[in-house]
Amino acid sequence: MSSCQHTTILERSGLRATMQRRLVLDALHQMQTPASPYDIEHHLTKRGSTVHPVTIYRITKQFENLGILHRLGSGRLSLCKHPETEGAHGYLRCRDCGSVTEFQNEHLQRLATDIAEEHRYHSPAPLIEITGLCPSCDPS
Amino acid sequence: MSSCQHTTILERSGLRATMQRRLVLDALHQMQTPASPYDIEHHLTKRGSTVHPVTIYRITKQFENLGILHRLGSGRLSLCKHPETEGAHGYLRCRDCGSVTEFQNEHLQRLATDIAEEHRYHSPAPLIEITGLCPSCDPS
DNA sequence: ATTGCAGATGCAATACTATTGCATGAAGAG
DNA sequence: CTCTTCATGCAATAGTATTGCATCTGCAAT
Repeated sequence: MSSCQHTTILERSGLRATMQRRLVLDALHQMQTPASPYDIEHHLTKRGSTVHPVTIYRITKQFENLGILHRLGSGRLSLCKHPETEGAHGYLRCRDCGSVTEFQNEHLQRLATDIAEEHRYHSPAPLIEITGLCPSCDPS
Repeated sequence: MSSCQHTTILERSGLRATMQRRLVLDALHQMQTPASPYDIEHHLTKRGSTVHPVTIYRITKQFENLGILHRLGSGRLSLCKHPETEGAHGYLRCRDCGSVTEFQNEHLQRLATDIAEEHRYHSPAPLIEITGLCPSCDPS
């Protein structure tokens, strides 16, 4: 995904296409995996860019509200690959090590969306998170 | 649920049935709704008991690992009503105000459990959390 | 009932995570 | 190019969680 596509995302969201916002989108896209605000800062620092942590907090909160990314229970952030599709997104998260696996299951996502609607819940990107222990963290 | 039942839960978990652990279980049971560690402390203080916040953190972390309670993405804690049943538990959570509604949906819980197993995930009590905006927080 | 000890608690200190107010700076419309 | 509005950086602050250590307690063995 090019930085110009990121600019498009920002324009559609009514946000100014600032360098910092593009860098945060770049970082999340490059890391591929859900990352904490400080992970993002670290990633950018390694690449020679600097964005103030407070700014990352502010930007990611805005993105979350706009459905551009998800905030998982661990606080890590994951880009919504297709924010234009109204469907729900599924994550499997280990509550010990925090590792995250995305999954795609039409049926479960449909059910989750129905349940959300039943309770008059709404969100630009409903989030489904299943939490347990991953194989590495399972004590048994 | 009587305090003696709480003692049973503790015995089965291999934990000493201390006053503090029983008080935390009592509090969560009485509050009925997911609560933060400090909510628990406040509830107990009002009833004339005191448990040190650090102790509540430690106790709730143990309970989480044993599948006695769930830690939601907001950090709030919810008693697993039936820790003996291996089934998953469902929560609908507002990412704005943090309010939580429990739901029961056999089908979705079955699917979620299957997905967890597919990925070799295990947990005494798999947690399903759907996050969105509740009616009160929905800006539209 | 008494004792011994592993495990639990309380406290203080510390670390980590997140938010806010304000002055400065940049984006983008005209 | 200029102006207005929104965004950023910084410092300060607030909220959340963890750790080391001394003391205490549940509970099992006697």
